[in-house]
Amino acid sequence: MPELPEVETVVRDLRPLLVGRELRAIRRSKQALRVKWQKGWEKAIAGKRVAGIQRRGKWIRVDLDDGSLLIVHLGMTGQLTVVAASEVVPSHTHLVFELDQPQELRFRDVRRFGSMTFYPRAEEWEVVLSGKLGPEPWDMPQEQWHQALKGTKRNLKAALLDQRLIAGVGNIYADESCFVAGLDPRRSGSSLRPKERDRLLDAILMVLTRAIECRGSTIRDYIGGSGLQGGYQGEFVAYGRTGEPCVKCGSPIQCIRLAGRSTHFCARCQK
DNA sequence: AAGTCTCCCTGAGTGC
DNA sequence: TGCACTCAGGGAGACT
Repeated sequence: MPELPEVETVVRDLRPLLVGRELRAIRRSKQALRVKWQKGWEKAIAGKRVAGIQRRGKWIRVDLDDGSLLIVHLGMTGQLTVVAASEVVPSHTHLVFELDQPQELRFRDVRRFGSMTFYPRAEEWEVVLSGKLGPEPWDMPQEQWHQALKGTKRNLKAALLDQRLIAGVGNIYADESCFVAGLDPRRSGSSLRPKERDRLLDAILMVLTRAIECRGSTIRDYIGGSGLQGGYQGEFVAYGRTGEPCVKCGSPIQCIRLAGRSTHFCARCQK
């Protein structure tokens, strides 16, 4: 399940493989992704070179050399890779861009929660994005963070999953961050004291930084841009550890549902 | 208007 | 062995 660290890893992997390369013919599966592929996009993309690739939240932005954009979201099971054209095309591969060497940029997505969209002008995308994405965790102004939590009655889990509040945190890293901060994910945002709000942001930054160092977490389907798996799943202290002893106090990790998501925490350590 | 719920999708896992 | 069922979850949009 790609969240910020996984998407960052994909982008870092792809950058040396993709920047400067020409996108040639495009092949598509018949199955629709979450955003329908428009006729005309193929013609607009073919022959363009990749000028850059970057991550924003869980979104991947591929800049083409004429100022247009390819915007990718990996959803739950999306994989974006550059591989030799001779490699077997796995099932559920929905988009294939032939590159100017015998390689291909491939988008595979088993559950099809992901999307790939084309924007002729970058400004259009920036307008769309500005309405649904808060600051990157490392760029979060302290005052904005405090105000955002103070101003919501939602529980911490729901607040952390809200991309407008902070960009890039998903179910795994929300649980891990609450554990590291020692905060109960059921607490309402407005109930946090200033020091607790600071502790939570510190925990988020620490967890995400470490997860990126590990190339993200591979649960089932996630792979990086060059096909390698992540390693942070070996360092989970909360997520997926239902019934296992808390690494701090030994009492069993609980699993409840919050904000419609499975939520893992230690009822003794997280207050 | 903020907050909550439902839906989309497939494969793995479980129980009978 | 086979079938029915549940679960995983990001984001859009509907609903309260």
